[in-house]
Amino acid sequence: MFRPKVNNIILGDCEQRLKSFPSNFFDLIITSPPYADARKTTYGGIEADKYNEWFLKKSNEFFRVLKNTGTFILNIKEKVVDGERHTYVLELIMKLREQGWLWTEEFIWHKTTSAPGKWPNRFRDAWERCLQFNKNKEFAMYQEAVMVPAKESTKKRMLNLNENDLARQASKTQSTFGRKMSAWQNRELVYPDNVLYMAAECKNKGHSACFPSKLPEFFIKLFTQENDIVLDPFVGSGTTTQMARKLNRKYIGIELNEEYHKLAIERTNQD
Amino acid sequence: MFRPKVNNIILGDCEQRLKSFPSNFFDLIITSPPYADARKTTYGGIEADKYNEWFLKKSNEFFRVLKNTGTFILNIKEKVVDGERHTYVLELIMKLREQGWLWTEEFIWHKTTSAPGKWPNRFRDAWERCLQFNKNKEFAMYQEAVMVPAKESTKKRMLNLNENDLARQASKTQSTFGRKMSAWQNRELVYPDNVLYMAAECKNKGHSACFPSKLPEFFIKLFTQENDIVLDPFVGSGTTTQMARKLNRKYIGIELNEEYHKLAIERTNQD
DNA sequence: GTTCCGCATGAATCGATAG
DNA sequence: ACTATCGATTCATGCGGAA
Repeated sequence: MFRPKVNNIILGDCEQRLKSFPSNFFDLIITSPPYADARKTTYGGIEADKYNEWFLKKSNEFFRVLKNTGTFILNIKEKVVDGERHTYVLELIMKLREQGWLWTEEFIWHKTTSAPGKWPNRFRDAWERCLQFNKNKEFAMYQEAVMVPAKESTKKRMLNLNENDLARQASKTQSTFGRKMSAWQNRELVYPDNVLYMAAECKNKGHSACFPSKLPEFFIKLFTQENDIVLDPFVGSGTTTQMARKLNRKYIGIELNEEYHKLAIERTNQD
Repeated sequence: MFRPKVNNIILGDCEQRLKSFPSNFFDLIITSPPYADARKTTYGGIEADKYNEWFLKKSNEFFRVLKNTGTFILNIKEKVVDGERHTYVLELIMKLREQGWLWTEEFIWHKTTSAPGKWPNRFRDAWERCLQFNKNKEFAMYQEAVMVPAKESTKKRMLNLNENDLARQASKTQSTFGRKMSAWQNRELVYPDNVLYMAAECKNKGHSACFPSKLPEFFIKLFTQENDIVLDPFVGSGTTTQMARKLNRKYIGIELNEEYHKLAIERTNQD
């Protein structure tokens, strides 16, 4: 059978590019697609009312190329239109079910760094949906890979480790942080719950969307093993593929925009 | 005009009992209705597929008795049916909009101490929806009443405004400048966001639903003033009415079950 | 090497103003 | 009346430079 090249960032529209991939190929599809009406200059700005029509053609291909035991994670949040939360995401969930997807779970990503603002009739929006879809009730899940320390306060800290912390950890030596790390590791580990608490680090200046690396890291660990194949069909600046490579997974990223495509290749292959 | 007695816990079905109330009467309706299929012995167990039909008849009365500037808070979470999250809550949101409600916002209640458990293919469910509906785009909201302490890092910065802050302030008109600056420097309190993080205390043994008093407290403070009238049409063990009384709001609670009704009266009137 | 401090800015939203 | 653009508001955090 023809096997496409993996560990590759492809330029183009995911719906078209995926046609050259065999069915039942990927173990995990994880993506944060352009939100409705959000990125006018970069994606042509899909209107909220036309969003589902646009998205369902893509997701139909996702369904085909995902393994039967695979998982599809969709990070999305509806915006406020005319004072109300728009319902297109709710409708999309139901349309995806009609397309054959099982809506297994909805994780909440609690963004600690949400956009500022003060309005007379609403507070700051601090969360996004991470919708989990599957093709079958039986799917691969490796819960042990994402266990966290038992204490709530510590759990937050672990989920929220920034690269600065990681760098210091890597430098080892007798830094305070290193000592703390070993202390945490001695504590009892428990399974997390379906609320993910992490900062929206936005270092990637080239890309307007905040997609913290902790998010793909969590789901890649949870739903794949080493050498499994991960797809991000809207790979943007390459956060998903970068984490996949770091975690020794195979990856395919697809990106329509030439500049992001270039950036994604750079970021994925650095160190 | 006939004015029904307030500060009262009524025995009966809310749809029927509300008929004796005038239109545009309540400032806030907040409730945690029996979830689909969850409380078979106490409510006859509304099936997930028939839930909306059942609920929409009630919410139609809610719409009538709520003031035009009032708010309806619905605490609800869909259950897992056959391995999938059921979509009846999503459908309910859209049906409520057809009924005339505006879906203003969705708050997330992050339950810190939800029941432990281990399943092969999902984690602990640690959140519920608190859906905000309104009759008009203009509604009463008292944001200052629910402000929370600022993070330490932010407090420090406020004590020591830097040039960047000054520059951003300088772009404003003169009149705003002075006023706002002093407000900032004295600020230890900031506005919360739309993720509520509170423990699910379940002291009320008599009632099966966990509805921590912090939840009605937050929304009562946010959407009403003293002497405003609060309704909980599924008052259960009386958490909402207890908090309403404590906060010097008027209240009506309605409960179908005789034992809960008795319990709600007791708990509401205890100091 | 560590701690502290200053700085920039973000998947936002609203209301006013302009065309 | 309806749409497009613009200014104002506001908090958390990572980063870099200094002590």
